[in-house]
Amino acid sequence: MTADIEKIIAKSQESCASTGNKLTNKRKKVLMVLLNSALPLSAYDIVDRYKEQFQESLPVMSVYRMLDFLIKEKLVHKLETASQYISCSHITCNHQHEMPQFLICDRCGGVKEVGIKKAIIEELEHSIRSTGFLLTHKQLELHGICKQCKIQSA
Amino acid sequence: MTADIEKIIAKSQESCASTGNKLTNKRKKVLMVLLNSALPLSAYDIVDRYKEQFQESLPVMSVYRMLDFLIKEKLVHKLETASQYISCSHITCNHQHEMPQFLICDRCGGVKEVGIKKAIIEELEHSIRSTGFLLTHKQLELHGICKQCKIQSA
DNA sequence: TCAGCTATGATATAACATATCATTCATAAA
DNA sequence: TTTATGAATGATATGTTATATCATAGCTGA
Ligand SMILES: [Zn+2]
Ligand SMILES: [Zn+2]
Ligand SMILES: [Zn+2]
Ligand SMILES: [Zn+2]
Repeated sequence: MTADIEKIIAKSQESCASTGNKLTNKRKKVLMVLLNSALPLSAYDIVDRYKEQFQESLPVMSVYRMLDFLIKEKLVHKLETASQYISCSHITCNHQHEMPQFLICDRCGGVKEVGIKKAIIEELEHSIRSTGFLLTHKQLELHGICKQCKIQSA
Repeated sequence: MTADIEKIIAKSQESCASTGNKLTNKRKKVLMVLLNSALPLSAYDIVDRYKEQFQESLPVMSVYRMLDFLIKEKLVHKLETASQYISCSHITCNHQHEMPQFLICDRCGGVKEVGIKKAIIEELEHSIRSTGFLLTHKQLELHGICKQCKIQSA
């Protein structure tokens, strides 16, 4: 495993410990499968890659449970509009995780976790709250065509 | 059917005609099922309600096709984060449909199609475009607790 | 050691969605 | 009117995503 991934895993261990939870070996390996993937994966994709990467099979039921755990620990995000999972881009950052924002390319399937200007997001949140609605699952998923795909098709 | 729904259906007929398409009887009845529902429905929910309301069964395959049609005609929206469908709140409006925005209550399942201040949305769109990403499927889905549910639980 | 809890496995099934080929139906040309 | 054509719908099968439930393994502390 690359130095980068090692570092992310180490940080994840710490982060779990700090919440009193355990990043077990299998949970760690599920996270590694996601870290090794350039694209988001479905739970069933993870089952397949886990088998390839670790020569060990894992029931899909367990994958869903481990994903739930990793999501609670904010190490993984679920892309609700794609039914796919992706590791958080900010595990090694120390700043607080605000509203995650994903740009999902419908051509190549790539996803970028971006940081839209905080002011805009705050305006948006404020505007919604002013209608009496309480935002809880703060996450934006926006679909389109990424820069690279746009260039290729031009 | 209520006067309101009659009016919406009439407008939908016109709107389809204007794009050279046909709002067939069955498509119309699927739209009516959605118009009659306070909550968004899954395709399978629609199958059930269609049977109840029209004493006539409709294969789920057909429902999906009719939903595709109604979505293309902008008479129905798909809530990607909920795998549910809802009739557009603006069928009888004449203004152009901008980026639809949905506030989805995770307590009662209710959905409100809102209009966030245009300036905010434009800032958001601009900010995304400036990263080189081309927005296509413009739609926001935000989850939380609606005003009523908030009051009830207080 | 043993009790109790957490994590994981095994199995079944539910819920959502699409692929494909057949049939029906509206429309308009002959 | 008949018939050809394409659009809409039906029928069937299957793929994909997710959850429910009960069983087992494994850790941890009395
Ligand atoms: Zn993140
Ligand atoms: Zn792309
Ligand atoms: Zn709408
Ligand atoms: Zn509510």
